[in-house]
Amino acid sequence: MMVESASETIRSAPSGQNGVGSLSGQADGGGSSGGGGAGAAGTAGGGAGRDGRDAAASADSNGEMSPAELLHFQQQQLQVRLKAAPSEARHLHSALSWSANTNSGTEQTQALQVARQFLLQQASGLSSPGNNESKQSASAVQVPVSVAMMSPQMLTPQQMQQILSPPQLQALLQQQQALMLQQLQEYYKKQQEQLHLQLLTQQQAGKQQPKEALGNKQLAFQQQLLQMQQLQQQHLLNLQRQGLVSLQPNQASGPLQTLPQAVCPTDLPQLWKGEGAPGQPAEDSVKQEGLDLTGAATTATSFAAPPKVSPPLSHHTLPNGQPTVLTPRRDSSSHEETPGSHPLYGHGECKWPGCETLCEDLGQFIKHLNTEHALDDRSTAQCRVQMQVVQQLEIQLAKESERLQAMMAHLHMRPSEPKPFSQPVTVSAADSFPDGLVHPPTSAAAPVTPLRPPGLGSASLHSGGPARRRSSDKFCSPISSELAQNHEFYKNADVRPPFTYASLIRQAILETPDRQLTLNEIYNWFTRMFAYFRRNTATWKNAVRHNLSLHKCFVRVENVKGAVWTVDEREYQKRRPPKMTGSPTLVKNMISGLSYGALNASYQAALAESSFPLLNSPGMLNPGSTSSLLPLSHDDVGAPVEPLPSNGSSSPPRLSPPQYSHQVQVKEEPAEAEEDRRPGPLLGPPNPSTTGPPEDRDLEEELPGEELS
DNA sequence: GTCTGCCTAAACAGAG
DNA sequence: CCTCTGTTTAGGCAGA
Repeated sequence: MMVESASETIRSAPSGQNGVGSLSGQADGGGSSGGGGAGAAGTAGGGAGRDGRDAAASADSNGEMSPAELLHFQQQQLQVRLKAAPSEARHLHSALSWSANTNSGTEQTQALQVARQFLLQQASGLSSPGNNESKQSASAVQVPVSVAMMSPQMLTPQQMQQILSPPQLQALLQQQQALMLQQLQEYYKKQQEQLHLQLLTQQQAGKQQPKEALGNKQLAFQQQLLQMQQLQQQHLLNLQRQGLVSLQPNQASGPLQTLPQAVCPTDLPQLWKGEGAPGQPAEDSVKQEGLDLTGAATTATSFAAPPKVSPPLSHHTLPNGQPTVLTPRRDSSSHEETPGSHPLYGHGECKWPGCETLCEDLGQFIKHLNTEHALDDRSTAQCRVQMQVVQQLEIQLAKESERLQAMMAHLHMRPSEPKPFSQPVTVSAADSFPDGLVHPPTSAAAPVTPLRPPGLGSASLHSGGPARRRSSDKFCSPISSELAQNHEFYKNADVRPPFTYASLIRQAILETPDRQLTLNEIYNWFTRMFAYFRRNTATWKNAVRHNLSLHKCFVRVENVKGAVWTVDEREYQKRRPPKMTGSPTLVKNMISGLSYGALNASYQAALAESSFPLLNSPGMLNPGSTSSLLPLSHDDVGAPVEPLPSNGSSSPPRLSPPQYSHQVQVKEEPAEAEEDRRPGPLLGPPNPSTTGPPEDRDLEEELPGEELS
């Protein structure tokens, strides 16, 4: 699946601007073509949905990876390597099996250590291929020792936990993950270099060989390259998953408590599929894995060399003993990859970057692959480029996964912590953040994700009109953060912002010091902030007016110089659906929505801002960018919205309009100075129950009272 | 199937 | 008369 989603993403990557362009096209259809209207928008949404579904599905499965599954993947990866180094197989496998069976975070940590060590050794062996044998034999000594040292007999998880405090454990895990990541990258680098070397060597040698034989080898090498990419992806994914795993132990009071929560019963059989029963001897599992892989090898190589697969190219004899290329295949096979499929072939066309040649069937495609994408400078260069693309994506994926994990950790905690933000940070709350983030009240928590170029890949956020509504308004999202994050993007890209007109209008009004705007100023704000609204003016302006009139939350105030529009926050919050609890289904949807569209930053931000109280933790968003990109959002975001939330449901604090007009006052005096302090004072009176510090402003805005109830 | 929210389109009226 | 602003109605779509 990784392969597919990656290739999908990549396929659209070369036409990077295309992404935006095509989207704008869709958006246009929705907006400009008068008759199109909603119908066109719907179509566009459908189109996006079709493309996004796969990504959503795959990412969804990632997102919901249970601890056991994570471990399963971890095992999978390692076991593949074990095949190449049988001497170490038992030790590692037993360590992993034990770890998987016990499902203790500490034990997973230990397994991780084993894995890391093993990979380290592999990497060192790779660096000097000629020395492989000796290195491995050396490592064969080391590994068992380390395994023994980490074996449960020596140190039980409980003991480990007693020795190390949760924060320490977290730190340890993070450290290990970072290390492992680093080592893996090193490892892959070397691997790539070596492969490239092979390619060149083979290329030269091939000049004296019959052409078809060369073709086969070329293909095999290309395949190898591709598969290496896949492997790389999967490893990184595994790392991320381990990150999720690592958070589990801290999440519940007891180590064993986590699994039943996270693993749904139907997952369990799957977890061990191809892995042997949990109780099965390690050898059996390995064997089974081997068989499985062998089977996969056939499919993997069959398309690479249709006429005949030359035995020497078997993965066992690959220079580095890297049968790992098969892992992704095996993995993907579980995701409905048909036997006759090819990672570079889909929807009847060649998926080679920038190719898209139509091929009727696989055979034709193979031919095409042989002729058009043979081993030459161009292809290898493309491969390298592709590798870089993949690496970038992986980095991005890693970041997003991290964020997702934090989000999930948050959400999992929710049932037991109804009012996480109105309470002091409890130990359990702190525990729920494996990444060491202290999300609650302060925005000081470092954001997991750095500010990403807003335009990058944001095209995929375009889920069409309907989705846009959902992600913004209904979820009581303040669009401020989203806008702050992707301000530049929306400003330049002709992409429709995923917000309702109402929320946009409100945002426009709230961004001004006076909290009031004339219609024309609203127009200007739209055009200034969104490239999308620089066209189809008739349509959206009409919509703006329509919304202003329609929604009671927009109050028209006669002013000396005309009429201005203000926002009645109470009304605005009122129209929000009161029920938006963190129900599992909802969380699920949110998560899939998150993954939908290649983890777009904007969309994520929108989701992060959604009404999930816990998702709104400063750590999830990007406070830095918020203030930097959109200075106004600092207080305007916080100020007006706060008042309602906490009390809203139980006993709506009936603020009389005059009281409220304090902030929506018609331009009498700017009161700029007061503006800055607004969040505080406003917070107090109407909403005494909100005990959050001023930093909560972002949070508050997203926490309408109904949801806290 | 119904309800609700949202979007778009359009007609209309009043003011400048 | 035209444009802008504001109101209202209607139809369609999608999610709950």
